[in-house]
Amino acid sequence: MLRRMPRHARASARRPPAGGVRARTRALLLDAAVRVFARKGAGAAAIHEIAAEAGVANGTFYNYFRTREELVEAASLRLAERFDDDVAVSRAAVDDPAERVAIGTRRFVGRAMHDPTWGAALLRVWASSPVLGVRAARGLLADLRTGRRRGRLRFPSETAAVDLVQGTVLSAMRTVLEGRADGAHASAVAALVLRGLGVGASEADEIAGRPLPPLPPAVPVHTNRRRA
Amino acid sequence: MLRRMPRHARASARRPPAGGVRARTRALLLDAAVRVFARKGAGAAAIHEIAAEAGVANGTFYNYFRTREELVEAASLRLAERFDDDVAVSRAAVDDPAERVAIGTRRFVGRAMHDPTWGAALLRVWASSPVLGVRAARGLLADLRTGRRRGRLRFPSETAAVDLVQGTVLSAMRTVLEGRADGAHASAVAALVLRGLGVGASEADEIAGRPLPPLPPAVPVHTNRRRA
Amino acid sequence: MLRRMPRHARASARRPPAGGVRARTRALLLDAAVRVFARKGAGAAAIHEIAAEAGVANGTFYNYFRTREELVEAASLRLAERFDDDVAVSRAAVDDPAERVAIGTRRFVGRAMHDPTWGAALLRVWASSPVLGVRAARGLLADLRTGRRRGRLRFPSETAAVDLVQGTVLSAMRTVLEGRADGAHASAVAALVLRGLGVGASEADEIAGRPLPPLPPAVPVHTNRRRA
Amino acid sequence: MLRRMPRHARASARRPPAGGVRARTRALLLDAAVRVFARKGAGAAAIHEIAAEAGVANGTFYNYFRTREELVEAASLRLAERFDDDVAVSRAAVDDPAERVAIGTRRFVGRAMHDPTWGAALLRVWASSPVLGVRAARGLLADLRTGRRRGRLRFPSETAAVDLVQGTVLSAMRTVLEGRADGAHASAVAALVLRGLGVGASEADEIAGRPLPPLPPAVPVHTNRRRA
DNA sequence: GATGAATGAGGATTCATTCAT
DNA sequence: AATGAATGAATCCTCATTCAT
Repeated sequence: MLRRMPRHARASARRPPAGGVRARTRALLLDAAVRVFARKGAGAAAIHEIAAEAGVANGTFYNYFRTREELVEAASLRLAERFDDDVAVSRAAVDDPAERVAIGTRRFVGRAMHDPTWGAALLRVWASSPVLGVRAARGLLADLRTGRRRGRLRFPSETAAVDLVQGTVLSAMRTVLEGRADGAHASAVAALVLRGLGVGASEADEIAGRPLPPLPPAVPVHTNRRRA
Repeated sequence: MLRRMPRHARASARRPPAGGVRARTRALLLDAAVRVFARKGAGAAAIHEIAAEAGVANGTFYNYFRTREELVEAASLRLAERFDDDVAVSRAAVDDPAERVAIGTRRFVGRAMHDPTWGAALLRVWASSPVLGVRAARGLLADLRTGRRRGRLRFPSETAAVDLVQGTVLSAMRTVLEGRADGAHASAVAALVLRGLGVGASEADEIAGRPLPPLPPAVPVHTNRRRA
Repeated sequence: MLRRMPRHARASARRPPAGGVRARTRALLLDAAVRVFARKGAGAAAIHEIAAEAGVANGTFYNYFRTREELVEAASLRLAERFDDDVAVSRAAVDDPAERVAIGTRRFVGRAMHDPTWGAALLRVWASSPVLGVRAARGLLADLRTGRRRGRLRFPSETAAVDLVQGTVLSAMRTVLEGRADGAHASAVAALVLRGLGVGASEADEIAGRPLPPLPPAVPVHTNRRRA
Repeated sequence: MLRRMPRHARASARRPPAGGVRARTRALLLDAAVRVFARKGAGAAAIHEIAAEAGVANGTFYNYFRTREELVEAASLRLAERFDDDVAVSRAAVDDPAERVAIGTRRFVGRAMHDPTWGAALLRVWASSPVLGVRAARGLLADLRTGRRRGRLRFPSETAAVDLVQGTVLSAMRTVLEGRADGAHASAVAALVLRGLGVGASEADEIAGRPLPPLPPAVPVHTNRRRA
């Protein structure tokens, strides 16, 4: 543990990797920001609340970010990285574009189930930061194009297809976070999305029902609060 | 004329229908709120800005709403009413649930095109107020149930179907507002949505391409600013 | 008294001249600013201290000035107006440019003696705001030119002459405020200045010793503190 | 070379005179302070900015000065020393008190011309620190007394005479720094000052016009910024 | 000695809300 | 009803200072 500790505890603390202090505190702040965003949204999050959540003093925040925008930007990227890893790994072994889209869809919705903090933060940041949408669309767009070229997927315009997939995913995540979804929700929306993209109904159901490739060990947003 | 008038002119102004003044000022404030929400989001809108936008004094606001929450609530409803009217009228003459869903989808996206202020406000309020989603789902849900009962639509769960439709519509609206949509976008996403709901591909395209029933005379959110 | 008063006192307060509330509070703030500037200088004055000194709440300040600069600007003007009146009245009946310069010099230094708050504020604002110097030089410059044209005063350049007069006056004011001046200081420096401007030694002494024309009733910067 | 060097190069750098490192860094900080004061004034200068300007880390500052006041004090002295040297050397060979005063006057104003950073810093520190005035008056006072004793200068009070000289000099420096002075300004104000002190007009002009005794090699406040 | 991360008190600024007119 | 001045809590942000390395 690297942050300043109560005086009596300091002696026994492990020394931080020399240059790593800065990076560590930054990560601490970003994770805290994600958690606060999840609760209040990016716009309503008070800096002092984020600092408290990270367990650092108010002013420390400003050693790392100049403005709130800078933070939101960075937090967006962090959010994006988090799921990029997941989804990428999960999709890597699959070649069929349709299945890849289904996997991405299910991973998003599934992660919102297992890590609601991440899900809520994603939804709230999505609403305010355009960075995320663009970034997230990257992998999806590649799959859509491949699928269309191979005749596997059919849709009138890429933009419309992206709206279908992203919109449905986000909406499904919200449903999950509000507790209105059953365990099959991720697969259910994935099937609908596939059908929308031109996959036959029964095949869509089948693809959306396949077991998901395994994930790397989960790294949830962890808590570092001073006061639980 | 809704605009505030110079003091000396008021006395002689055609007296408004007795109780009407109140309703009028209230409407003025709500419309102003919608416009400000569109620009800044519900969370970042300052009361004094809304009052200024409505052309009334700061304190007047509190003759109509007790707190800021009360306003957001009321503005959400107003937003909902606005489109409800549109969509309801537009759908009234159509019986086929599939077509009704397509009409709703296209009306939403189309309205975002013609009235970006309304669109932006809707998106921003949607993100923060749960009222809107529920309210908006009402008509949709009815169509989905009817369609399923008649075998016209097929989907694994109502919740998933609502996510598909609402999510896609919202995402498409955003695409429109960001200027990334062409003129055919509304029809394009409507077709994808219909396919997702189990309508055959060619029929989906055909339905999504039909001419829309006419609208009642448009009532855009009008401007009442003191200084244009 | 117009500012908000303790509840029990309100009833008996005289009603403020309808439109005058704003102007009154503004004046209250400006006078308070002058007093605080006198104590700490314009740069070191905290807004909340000025507000407290004026007997209004912190936020009230911002109903009247947007930034600290705006305040300093306004306070400079107020300072300038205050002495302009004095000096102008005092000089009005005198025609001889040399005597007019002497009167101005003595009035400045004398006022610093009688109203140290004004003097300290002037010195501190002078250092930070260029507005004041220019404004104050106006009357002086006119006298210098007239004097030179008539052969009454002699100096190599107007700029140098202004430096001589203004510089000496300011320095003398500082001396006064630091308590290092005797009662004759104003006349003493006036005599030196006149000699510098080419007036013969004995005549300079005589002019600097003449009785000063009477002043309008003094209006010192008055105190409005809530808590003495 | 006073500039900080890359870490790997330090060890091999010609070892500075043992105790000299400390003095060197101190000087670095003081000069940096003077430069920053010149830009912002003593009150508005941030320690971290001074440290950056000096090319050292934030915390290093506190190895040399305990508080910010200590720094201002020290910087005032440094400013005083700087000109003391100049003026003293420059006056050393001259015996006539009138000419000595003229030389001092011209040196000050002239230096503000050649080294505006020094001039601006002097003016700003002068306004806030009383130390400087007293210190600077020392040499001047001696000349005034000698001059008066010898019948060379005439004035009603020493205090008034000091106000005349110092005030005019400061004002002239400001004029110079604001770009409103021509090349003859220093001599012009010196002549006015001499006349004010009782020197005859033509002689005053002559003395103020004499060539100045040569200066020791100039030591301007040098720049040590990391980034030019 | 030098470093720079952390601290937290203090000052600036905004804004929802109240209230006398 | 409308007005708009006043309020003060809440937030943002800066910066002098400390301290472990």
